[in-house]
Amino acid sequence: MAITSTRAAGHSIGQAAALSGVNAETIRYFERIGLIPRAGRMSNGRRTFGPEHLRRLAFIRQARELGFAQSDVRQLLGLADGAPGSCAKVKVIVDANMQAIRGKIARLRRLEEVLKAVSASCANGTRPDCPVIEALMHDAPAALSRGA
Amino acid sequence: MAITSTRAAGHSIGQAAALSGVNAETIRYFERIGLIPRAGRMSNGRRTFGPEHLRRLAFIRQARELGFAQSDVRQLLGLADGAPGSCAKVKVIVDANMQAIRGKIARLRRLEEVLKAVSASCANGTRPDCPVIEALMHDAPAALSRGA
DNA sequence: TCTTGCTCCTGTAGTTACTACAGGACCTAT
DNA sequence: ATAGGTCCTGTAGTAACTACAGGAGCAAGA
Repeated sequence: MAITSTRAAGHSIGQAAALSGVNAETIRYFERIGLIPRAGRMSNGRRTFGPEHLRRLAFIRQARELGFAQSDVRQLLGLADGAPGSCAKVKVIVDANMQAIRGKIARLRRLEEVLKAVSASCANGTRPDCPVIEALMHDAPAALSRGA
Repeated sequence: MAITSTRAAGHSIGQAAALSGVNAETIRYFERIGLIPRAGRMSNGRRTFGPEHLRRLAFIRQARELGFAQSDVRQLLGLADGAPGSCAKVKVIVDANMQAIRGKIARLRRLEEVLKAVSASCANGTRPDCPVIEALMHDAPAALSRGA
């Protein structure tokens, strides 16, 4: 849209990256896939980013760090942009992600137990036959059979 | 190597998939990238899998389920194949993965806390302005700043 | 003025670990 | 003969970026 002069009003992509914590190449990628609107260009073709862009980038980064999938982020942005009173939908997405995270935690805790046992069986690591390899070769770790 | 007759000695890829729990297409992929040795072929070109292949596939599946990266699996298989007395190296890999898993668990627990707070702030989800969106837009969740 | 170095541009390919499909061959049974 | 199932190879798609190639602009120092 707005094509500004070379003396920029907004931030360069490098500045936007530093300010938002999103890698510059990733910002271009987000623009390409439409996760953020197309940034303004200066007369030399370089992007300028205003505060609204920075807020959006920060939002995306936070959401991604919280483990939201890109599709979730897209939905949340859509809800944030348009649809008033869509807070309930937002809560659904957040709660679904919280459930997923709790599931992951439970699963990882089981994995930790298995690995701890396996590492302990290795003891000092001086035995000629490796019990770890043997264990992985033959057993289905009981802790994993449930709820893969 | 061994080209068998049509009446097979070993298992078909479908059977191998069922027995090992590894998808048939994934088995072909593993063969292609050299994670398993090239399976024998029957006179009609179809693969046959013997018990050694099945053990290897089971091993890979277990290790992947335990969160080992493919590169780790490859190393472990190498250690299992050759190098006697390499149990110590195996232990190193296992322990590194255990550390990684513990880190993931800690991180996910922090995420859970943030999401729980965020979801609670949403309460009944009937407010016109969504505090979740606002929170993600503006705040850097303190729990995440450390140890990303 | 030239040169060095930085940032930026577009477009494409690589990454991880698979999964899915296209298009064809073969096998088994009715 | 024909229908359905399994298998083959090879390629392309997935998520979510990251990295690179090849080029252009810009600012500052010698």
